[in-house]
Amino acid sequence: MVLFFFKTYIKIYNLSMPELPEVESIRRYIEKNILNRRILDIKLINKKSLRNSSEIELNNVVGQSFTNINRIAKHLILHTQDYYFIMHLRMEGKFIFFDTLQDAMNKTKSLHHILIIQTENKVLLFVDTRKFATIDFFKKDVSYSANPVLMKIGKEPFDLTGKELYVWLTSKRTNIKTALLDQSFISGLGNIYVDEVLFKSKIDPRRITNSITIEESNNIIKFSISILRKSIEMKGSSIRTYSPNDSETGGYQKYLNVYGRQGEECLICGNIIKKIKVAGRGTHICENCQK
DNA sequence: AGAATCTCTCGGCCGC
DNA sequence: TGCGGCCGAGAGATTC
Repeated sequence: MVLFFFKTYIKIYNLSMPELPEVESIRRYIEKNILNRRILDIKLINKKSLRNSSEIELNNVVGQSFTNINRIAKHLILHTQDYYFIMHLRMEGKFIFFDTLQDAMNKTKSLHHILIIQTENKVLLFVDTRKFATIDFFKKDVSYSANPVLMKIGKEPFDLTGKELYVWLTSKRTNIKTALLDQSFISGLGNIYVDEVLFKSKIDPRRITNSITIEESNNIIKFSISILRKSIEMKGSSIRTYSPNDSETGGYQKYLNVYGRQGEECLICGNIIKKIKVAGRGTHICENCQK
């Protein structure tokens, strides 16, 4: 019974790739648990995940407290008085909170630990089964605009106009799917939401960017915003913050039109949804609706 | 020079 | 049951 439950959980969990709505949900979850709490200890477990800093520098945050928890696109930013962490969950990174360190260690033996932060009320575990997650650590005298990680991130769909997108797209000759996954211009969309946005916009993901019209660019922005907003409201797709004490489940997967629905009927026209490859990425499409 | 494409990371999962 | 191939975000390397 326990094994069955575990296997079921893993299956759902693997669908989850934190994109903007999932990261926003996690941001709120972290805020709820550690905002204004003092850091008592910090321990880096996976040394390779730390970039732009040394392990020794990390210890400087001990005694400081979390003053702000921000999000930029898919990046989480944890501020203290004098430092900030930029964390990226990649595909399977997650945060789990426990009341005690002993409890945390006992209940997460099978997980790969990235970082452990003890605060005065909670123990924060940053874990990632695939060890892809990254941590960048900076002193506050490195501003956002000069930050080597953040300066590479483009605008979120909320801050872009269809015209701006159109100008960029017409200057390129790649396919629209690859373009929308390029975080350096439009950030926050990942594989799930790009497929959903292109379905709503009735655009074939294989289309070359300079064939996209201004009307289609407007639709891409419009639907990116509405889909991301709705997903944030539903706390993202599938499970993205697992905790034995406080598990939270996203509800947006109920609204997915094409992602993960290969072999099923299109909800608009009844055509069978296909899963194809576009630039090496699994891509879901209704070839009748998307031209 | 600038843009596009390839390669690599990792461990669970899937199909043979 | 064992094993090779696949998956995927994003950085860095390489090619065009």
